[in-house]
This record gives sequence, C-alpha cells and structure tokens, in this order.
Amino acid sequence: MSSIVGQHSEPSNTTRQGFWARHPASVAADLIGWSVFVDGVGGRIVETEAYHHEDPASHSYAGRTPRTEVMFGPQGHVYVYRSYGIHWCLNFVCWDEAPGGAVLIRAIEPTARLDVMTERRGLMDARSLCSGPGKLCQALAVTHAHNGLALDRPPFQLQAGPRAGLVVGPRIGITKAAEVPWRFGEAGSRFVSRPFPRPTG
DNA sequence: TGGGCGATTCGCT
DNA sequence: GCGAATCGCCCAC
Repeated sequence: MSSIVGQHSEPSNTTRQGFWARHPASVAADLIGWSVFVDGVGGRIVETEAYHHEDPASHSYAGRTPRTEVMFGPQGHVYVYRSYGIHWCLNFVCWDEAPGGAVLIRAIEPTARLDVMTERRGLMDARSLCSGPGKLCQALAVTHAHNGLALDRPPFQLQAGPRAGLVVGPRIGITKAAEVPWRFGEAGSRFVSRPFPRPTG
C-alpha cells in the first residue's frame, strides 16, 4: 500500500476504514509522505512510530483504562495524551486482529501556514517547528480537546502523497521493547526529530 | 490516598 | 551531553 493519490481523488483512502484496520507498523510505514492538517495548519509526515496492543512499550499493553480508551475504539480516530506533564502527543488509532493500537506522529515537514506555526512555537527555524512529537502538537495546536476525534472530519484533514524513500529504526525514548524496529521515516528528510541509524553492513 | 514514572523539550556546559 | 521542569495516570498500600 504505497499508492500515490492525487489531490482530486475521491475521498482519500485514509478515510476508508480498511486503511486503519491493519497492523500499526504497516500503517506507520504507509503514512510517511502523507500530509496532515489541523485547521489548515500542517505538512508532510516524515516520521512515525508504531504501537501494538501486545507491545510492552504501548500504553494499551496494560489493558483498557480511561486514558487509553480511545486506542481500543474505532480506527481512524485521534489519540492524544500528555507526555512528561508538559507536552501533547498525537496518535492515529489503528489495529487489525484485536483492539488497542496506534501510530505516533513524531515529525512533520511544515508546508502549510508556517506563519501560524512560527508564532505558536516562537521560532523562526522551519526545521525545528515540528521535529518532535511534542513540538508538532504545539505547532498544530493539538491538545486533549482533540482526543477521540475522527481523522476524516474537521478540524483534521489527511491527504495522501509521495515519499522519497523509507527508512526504519528502533523507537526513541522508550525503555521496554526498545529494540523493536517500529520507527519509520522518510529517507533523507531534514525534518525528522533525530537522525536514523545508518544501515550497518 | 500517596508515590513513582513517563512514546519530551530546552537551556546550559 | 546532561539534567531540570512538570503533572496526569496507574497501581499499591
């Protein structure tokens, strides 16, 4: 599933339930190169991470709680949680065999309304506007108020797009199952949160 | 009801 | 490169 959908395609295939009813790692890989906007502010997704219900690093691993409720709900919705008591993190709910999975959006290449993002972030450097899960939520003004909202309805807008290439690596900032290679990025992108490890020979 | 912990970021060295 | 800031969630007592 790496089809490139033109802007005039009927609702982009992200709106089809089938896209999200797959393993989070598959969805996370396919989302690279797509664009996400919140109230018209956003850009191209260049970095994601997958979290699965059988994955010890996933919030859903310990079971269903009020906080993780959305992860067990319908696919194609937004799961937002607070990180370190300071930042917000944006996830897209997806799962196939059993409920409880999501893709963390870790970095975006800003393309739309950089002026708004610049003001929200208090920065001039486009490269640093959305190069991290907490950063992009600040730039796109995503908060807990968005938790549970559907991705195919305002204020969200998703649009398929091409990517230069896919790179894979271990996830960042976790202690459990840190070796699982479920971090995905666009090859050569300068807008990722951190460089991907070079393929070792 | 209390304490430990975390899918982070930023500034200072 | 390292550590502080900061607070909601979750489990144990």
